[in-house]
Amino acid sequence: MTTEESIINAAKEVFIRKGFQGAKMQEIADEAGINKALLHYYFRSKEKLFEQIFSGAFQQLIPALSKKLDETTDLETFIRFFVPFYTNFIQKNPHLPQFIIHELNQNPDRIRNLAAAQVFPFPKLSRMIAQAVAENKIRPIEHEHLIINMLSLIIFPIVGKPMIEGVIFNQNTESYQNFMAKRSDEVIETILNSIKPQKN
Amino acid sequence: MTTEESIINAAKEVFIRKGFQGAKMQEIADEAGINKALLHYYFRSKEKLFEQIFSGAFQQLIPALSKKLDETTDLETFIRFFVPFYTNFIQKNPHLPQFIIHELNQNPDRIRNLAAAQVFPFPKLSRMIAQAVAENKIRPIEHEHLIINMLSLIIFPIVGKPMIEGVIFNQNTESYQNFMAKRSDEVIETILNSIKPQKN
DNA sequence: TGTTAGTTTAACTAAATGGTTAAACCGTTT
DNA sequence: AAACGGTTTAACCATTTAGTTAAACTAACA
Repeated sequence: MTTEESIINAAKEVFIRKGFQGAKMQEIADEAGINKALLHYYFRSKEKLFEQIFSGAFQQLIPALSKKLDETTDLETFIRFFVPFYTNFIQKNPHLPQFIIHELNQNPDRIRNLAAAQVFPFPKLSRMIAQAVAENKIRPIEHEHLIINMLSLIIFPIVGKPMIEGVIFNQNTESYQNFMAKRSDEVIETILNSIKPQKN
Repeated sequence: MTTEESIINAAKEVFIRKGFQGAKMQEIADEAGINKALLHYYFRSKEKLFEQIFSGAFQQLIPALSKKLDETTDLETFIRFFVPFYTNFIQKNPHLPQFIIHELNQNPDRIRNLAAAQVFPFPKLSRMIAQAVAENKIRPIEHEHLIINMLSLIIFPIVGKPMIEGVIFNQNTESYQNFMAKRSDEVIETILNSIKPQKN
């Protein structure tokens, strides 16, 4: 592993765990097993190093689902694929969403440097939802609400883990894990039920 | 307004906007219009001042709904009350949940000093949900999932505002506001539909 | 083998930051 | 008006932290 790679890995680790303000260049250097001056040799400043980590993390969080969407024309099929896929991804990278959300709240302008250069999978999904509504396959719902409902139900339980563990599960970590194990199935059922077409 | 009050107000403002690490004692002093040494005169340290602000904010976020729950026996009635109430509260204090979530993620032990000393409204709600399931008024669902579904749908769109504005609404603030205006009604419909009892 | 370009390090600098101190201020009591 | 307790301030201190510098090291190459 090159020096640059170990810096990137260490910086990822520290920035995502502690945020921009909380992360210290010395800690990143220690984590990478190198001298602090080397950080500045490879990446001029803390800001520059962070920018690299942040955009990488952002690109991970908003994954390229376009491809899978191309192959999928049925909304229910998509939901049954997307929910466990994204739940699984977030559970493997539990600090990622909180990191992005926090830094974006600290400095909302950051996203302007990223969003423009990126293609998001949502336009296709939006059309798919609108079509399902038009064909009366699901109840009338604006696609933004349905998309954000899915993201909310998946991401919030991870981002709010310490709060949920404390407030709902009385600090019982095992209960929380047990809860999360069933989460994906529960979200699928919740979402699918929530959009069933009305009878009358 | 006493000096202590203006310090509390300033500290609330700065801590909630910037977090513990991001907040600087000098900035709090400036915001309060006083000398930095006065902060240490009234609250010995940054840590002590923060603790006060944090537990106050936490107590706000987990509001005492017990009372309202006592008067309400019907789950649907409760949901129709709770969702707009909480949505409204969060929209008036949009930085509060992200502040709590971030600090709790940075230092999960903090909650141990708070959760124990507090009575939460959830046990009653839990029984209400279990009863509704038993009476076949709603589909089988664990009360933890339903509670967290509600919280997720309400809190995430606020906490993730910059991300949603950027990714879903292409930086169009007006679209986001328009979306949020309908959010409460949409959440009610989503939740109520998601728990309707199954036919077969 | 000596030169060179790129890499790594120890030591340093300047600014920021949390916290302290001693003196000044101010209203109340005697 | 002198003394007193609580309040406020300016100046200061120690530590942390991002960033710099000059020298040492290393591998490739002339």
